[in-house]
Amino acid sequence: MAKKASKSKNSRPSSAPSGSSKAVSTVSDRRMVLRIRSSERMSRSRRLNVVSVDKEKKPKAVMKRKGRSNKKSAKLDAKMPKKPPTAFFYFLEDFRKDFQVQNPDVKSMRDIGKACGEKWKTMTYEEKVKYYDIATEKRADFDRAMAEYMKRKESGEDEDTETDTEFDE
DNA sequence: CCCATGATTGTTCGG
DNA sequence: CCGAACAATCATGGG
Repeated sequence: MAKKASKSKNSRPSSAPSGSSKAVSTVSDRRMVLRIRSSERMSRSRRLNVVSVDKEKKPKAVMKRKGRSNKKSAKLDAKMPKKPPTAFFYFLEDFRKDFQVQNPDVKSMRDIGKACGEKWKTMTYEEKVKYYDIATEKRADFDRAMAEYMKRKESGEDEDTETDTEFDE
């Protein structure tokens, strides 16, 4: 007992590589704290659902995410790094394997997701931290990739000019 | 045959 | 501060 409470100090899987006392970025630092905090509130708010709209006004059944097949911007941002998976998704990867082994009858991910979510809640912070850490690193990489992408875009981005090269492949 | 949807939580940015 | 939206995955269904 009495372990998670004091763990607060440790709660920084995502940031602070250790050392580096220099101020990297005031903005980033601020976001970092907010980041973790927001997650807590998020879970609460999401579950509570909005107070308004008691009637059936569910914004579902309408092209929810458009990212997948929306080529409109997809092509232009084809190289644009997408959002890196969250810690939960990484956990899913591991969990999926185990889940499929134990439940080979399961077919869809929907079932896994539910099982995963349930287990995820039962997991302790320390265990989750491991995934948080991964996700965080990915985000760092994502951030870097994004910067590069921007640079590349500014640099060249002239694909339509050339044509014979990418023709046959 | 192909596209969209469904479910899970986390992260992220904008107003 | 709150909210809305998007991240992977894959089976299944609708047109």
